[in-house]
Amino acid sequence: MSYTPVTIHDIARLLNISASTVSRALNDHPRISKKTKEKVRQMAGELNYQPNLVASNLRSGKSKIIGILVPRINRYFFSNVIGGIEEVASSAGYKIMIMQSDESYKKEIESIYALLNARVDGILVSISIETRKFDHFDLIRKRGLPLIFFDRSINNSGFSNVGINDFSGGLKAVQHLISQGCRRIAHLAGPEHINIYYNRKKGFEKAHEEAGLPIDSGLVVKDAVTWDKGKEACEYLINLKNPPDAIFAASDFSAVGAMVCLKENGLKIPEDVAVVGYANEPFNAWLEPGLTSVDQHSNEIGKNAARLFLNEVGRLPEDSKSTQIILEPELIIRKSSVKKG
Amino acid sequence: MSYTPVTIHDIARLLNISASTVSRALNDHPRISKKTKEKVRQMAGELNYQPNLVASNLRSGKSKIIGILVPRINRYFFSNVIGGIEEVASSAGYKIMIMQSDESYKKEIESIYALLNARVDGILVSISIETRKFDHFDLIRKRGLPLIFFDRSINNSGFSNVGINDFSGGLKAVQHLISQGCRRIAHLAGPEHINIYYNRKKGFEKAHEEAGLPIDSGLVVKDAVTWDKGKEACEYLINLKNPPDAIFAASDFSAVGAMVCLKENGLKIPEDVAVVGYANEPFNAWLEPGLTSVDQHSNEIGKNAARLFLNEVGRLPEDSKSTQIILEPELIIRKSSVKKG
DNA sequence: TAAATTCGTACAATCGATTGCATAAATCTT
DNA sequence: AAGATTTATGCAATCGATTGTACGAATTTA
Repeated sequence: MSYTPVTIHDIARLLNISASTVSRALNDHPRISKKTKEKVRQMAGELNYQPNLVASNLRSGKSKIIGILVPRINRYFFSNVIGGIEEVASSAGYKIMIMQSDESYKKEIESIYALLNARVDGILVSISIETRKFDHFDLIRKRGLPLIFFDRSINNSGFSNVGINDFSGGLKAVQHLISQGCRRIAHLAGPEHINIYYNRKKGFEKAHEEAGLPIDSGLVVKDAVTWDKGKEACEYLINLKNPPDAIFAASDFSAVGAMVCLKENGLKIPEDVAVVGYANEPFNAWLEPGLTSVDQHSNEIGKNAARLFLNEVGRLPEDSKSTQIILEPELIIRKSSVKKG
Repeated sequence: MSYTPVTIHDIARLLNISASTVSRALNDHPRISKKTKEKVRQMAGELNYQPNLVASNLRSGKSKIIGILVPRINRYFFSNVIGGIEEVASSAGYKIMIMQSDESYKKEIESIYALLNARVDGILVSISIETRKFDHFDLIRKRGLPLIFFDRSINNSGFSNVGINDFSGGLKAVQHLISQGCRRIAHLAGPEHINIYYNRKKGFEKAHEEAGLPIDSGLVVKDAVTWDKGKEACEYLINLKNPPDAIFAASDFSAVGAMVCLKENGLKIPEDVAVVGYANEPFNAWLEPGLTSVDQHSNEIGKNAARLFLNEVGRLPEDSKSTQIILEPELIIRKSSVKKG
């Protein structure tokens, strides 16, 4: 006794009208009389009719599903972006389908195909670390679907994207440290070929320039974005002849590593060495002292990306110019960087 | 010049065979000759044929999509569960569609309908805090679809579910504290009406019973699962005439709040007061000292839920008995609870 | 009042793949 | 060699909703 869902044909039969009239009535087509619409709606309600979106999608070519591809869903940043996307999408009647690339170029391509085959109405993506070729994205545009990048994106690709101003993030962080009286500021940098780290460092440099402070290149440690590397880098820094009075880390993880190292060596935060991190991970607030950090408004990134999609969807490919949205990051100041008096 | 995807009819026309043969060839139907299969595959490859899953779904009734509903996607626990689901699902050729209930009963119902209308092949869900009625889940079974609960579930519902043994988690945590020589162990408990907190407390009690230790009910603080509440509770505890020598918190957040309070009051962790938390949030490892905590194997929960789905999918509703999987949590021991010597 | 227009509904094709049934060709039986 | 069986393929219906076109009825216009 298997259960069969109610279809428009069932409604049509019961009301002695045609299925097409039912379909139009439910879609509020102007050519259908109010009386009929009322009858149809009533009956649909009684039978608890649920439209088969698959059939609708097949005929109309619209799935009302947005595809999302991220390196990994269980990262704080990405899951928040997704939360933001979902919020905006669902209020516009869209559902989301999520895939992860696991930072693998191969899996990224497979996922794009999977989303395309599921006939999503558009794709929002943050590329994997490995990705250097972009043919798989052209395919999306060929299909006439909106393609929006967020966070990590392709330079000069002609695609829309939503990012964060990392230069500004670095600038604000270091301006703040300078305003606290710090003069020898170290930087735990990320790999330079990734543009977000490159830009954070540029902001670090700009702040020095503005303040007329020299940069001691010996205080810049490359490729230190993990806890271990942060701790290691800090050990090196505090043993310099002329150690730093502040550390600006391009990642909260390396910042925490550095903080542990400072404490172990009896140095006070922020009195001896002030610390600022990047990304504003939730645990920053639980640390002792609280870690000052640059918040990336991950939720807002998601919302903006979804809005961009909503703007582009349905337009002819020729009409939709690509839009770049660069959000301003926000410095969240906690005790780790505030020198009293 | 809009782009039209390749269909089986295109392949059929080019090879001068029928579309049904193409379909069967691609699905490796035994009645199709090897030669024909070879030709079809070759041509499909040349044309970069991508099956229209929507059409396939409409006809076959199978979407190869698993619906997931969680309270909020950006919680560490849930995003990890989802990661686990995705891993198992994608290796079995399934995609996932994710919805969030935002802890709202109303949104939960809407999401269930949305997933059903998208014709997912089954639904994995962790219910919202608000949910007290369950009619919306019956609908899923009526459709003959697998329904698997994880983490939060309905008691005696007859549905399959994957959970964690919270009793055992509490037990292990407190056994460990006792083995470290603690004798007056406080408990920062959660709201009792939520079964996970209830069970953690039961484990706490059992450990005392086993060790022949009395429980001082004055050391049990109710409803303390946030940072603020944890700190507050700790302040109360250390000012008791007979303060505790250990704290077992039902949440890492309250544990951290307590740790901050202890430090502010000059008490040493773990020498004066040992601390154990619950959930093993990633930041636990970055704290100083590292916070001992109960890991819930969130990824494993997801994998198991997905495997349960794969087991149940395709079976007749009568055949599929409900299965309960209760995973064992693991105590991750860090410095916050280890008394030397 | 006849012609023109508007309104409301039905018919039938369609989206692309799947699948039960029919059938022709090839192979096997005896 | 005739009949039985197996193999390989095609035909046409189907999944459920959408949509272009047709058409009768109602209304308006001249």
